[in-house]
Amino acid sequence: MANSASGESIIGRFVKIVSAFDDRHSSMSVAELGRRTGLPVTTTYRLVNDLLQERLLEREPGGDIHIGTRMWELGSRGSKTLSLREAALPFMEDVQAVVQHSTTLGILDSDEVLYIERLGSDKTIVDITKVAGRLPLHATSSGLVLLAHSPAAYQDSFLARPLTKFTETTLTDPSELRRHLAGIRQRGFAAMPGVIVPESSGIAVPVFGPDNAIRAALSVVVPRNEENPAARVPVLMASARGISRALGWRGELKGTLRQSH
Amino acid sequence: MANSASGESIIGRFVKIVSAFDDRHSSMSVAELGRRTGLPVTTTYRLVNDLLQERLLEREPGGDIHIGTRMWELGSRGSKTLSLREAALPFMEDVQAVVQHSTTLGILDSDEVLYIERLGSDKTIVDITKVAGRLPLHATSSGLVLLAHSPAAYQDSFLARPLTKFTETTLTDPSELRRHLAGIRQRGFAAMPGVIVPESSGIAVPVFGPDNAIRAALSVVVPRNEENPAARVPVLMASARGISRALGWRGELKGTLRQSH
DNA sequence: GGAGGATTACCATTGAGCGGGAATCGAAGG
DNA sequence: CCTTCGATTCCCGCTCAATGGTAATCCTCC
Repeated sequence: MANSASGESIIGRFVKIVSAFDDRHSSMSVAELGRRTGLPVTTTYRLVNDLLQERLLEREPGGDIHIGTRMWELGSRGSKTLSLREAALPFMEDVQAVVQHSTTLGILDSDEVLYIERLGSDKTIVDITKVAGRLPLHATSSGLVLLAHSPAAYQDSFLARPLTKFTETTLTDPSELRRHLAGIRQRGFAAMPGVIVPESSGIAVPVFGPDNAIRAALSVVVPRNEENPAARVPVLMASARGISRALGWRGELKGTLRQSH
Repeated sequence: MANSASGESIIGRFVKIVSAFDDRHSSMSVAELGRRTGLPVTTTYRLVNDLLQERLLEREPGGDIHIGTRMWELGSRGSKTLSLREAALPFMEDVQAVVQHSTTLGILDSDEVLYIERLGSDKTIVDITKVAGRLPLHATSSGLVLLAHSPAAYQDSFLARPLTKFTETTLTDPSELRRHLAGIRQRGFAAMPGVIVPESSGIAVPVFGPDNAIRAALSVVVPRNEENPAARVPVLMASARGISRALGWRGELKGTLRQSH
């Protein structure tokens, strides 16, 4: 749908370009950018110049390109993500203060967990979650909580796909997962020992919005060898309810159970 | 530089559209978006549909449009803003815990202060700073600190412009401001009583990068009637040095003084 | 000084973007 | 039920901005 031979719009190419940057590749030359995106050389240079003009990209002294401050600003200003984050942050700080390990807030986006916020730069424990990072739903405690409280139709479509097995403990069988999700709804939290990284476990609880639909998952990552991980649950639950209430939630837990498939 | 009658590229129009959203107008109908941006009706609809396809915008049940999660993700992933924020957050939490009023981190961007992070949802005090929000350099303590440690050439060009007077205490005279900036460099902090909002004062200190250039301003907003605002300075300074060190700064204060005009 | 890469300059081709206009949908009100 | 009035979608011919090859230029680094 564009003048391009490959048939993609400028917006599509724009997304391709910006997507080429992540925390492992936060800046690169225009030529490399062209290679990573697969766009024709000349086109890449032209497009990058347009983006530099609007400050969506920025050029650093060396000549390399990185995501511009403007891009961050536009993505944050008036975004729902930011307001959710702001409602949650004070509660997350409390959790962080008590649990002493990294605390994260994740939402369901495009069949993955997207981490909105993360507190605790504690390096002593393996934690691969990053702000604006993504992880698969079925292999994280946050993801399982989000999935467990999603509409049944969505769960069905998700479970119908082939699921990657990351470690020995990753559940991939649909019916087994369904049972597990039911348990998560009943207990009110998900605890996953080493689903992606064997050394650490995640514990997650749901955050609800005014419509009683799940909005996010609050979780902590603790060392796997910890004596009693479930002891973390009450703190998490209390904080999650606080966040929910800050979002306008007035419902009760039974309201959430109604949503089980 | 596009097929458009007005001569703007798609990227330019994209920015126009996204800029139409802010915290006061976080969602609107496509028609209203067209009005706000001044774009032709048909064009707005076509462009919005492209953006919806890429999930840079999202449509809510009512039909209104808002900034998409994808946009936030792309703006955050691999952005310098995010890494600065992450380095600063733990220190900001400490400040917040001690000072008990809102703590902000701002950078210099396009001749304004752009607030990167803000802690403390304390409603008892008037504070107009918002995350991803902007305020003029000469009317905020953060802005004055950023300006004071900027290259002399930049200060000159900035002070050459006409400056808006927000309250009685806002400095707008160039030579007066220059004197004030020198004082800020000497004392190491800026204290501004009610420069934009009369009821509150801001206190800000500089954060430096490895090259000894200023990178950000750390500040707190306190009630104006507070007995001794300067008492807040030591905490701020210590934290700012902590952030600077986390960014790779190894320099000494004299290094910063050398930069005075 | 020259090999290899990154970047810029040039330019003929063409279809994606453009935007006016009309039709359709939908809610509010009489 | 009918009528506004606004939002949204459909239609369609025009045209120039975007495209992407090739070639020249600018860098480093060895």
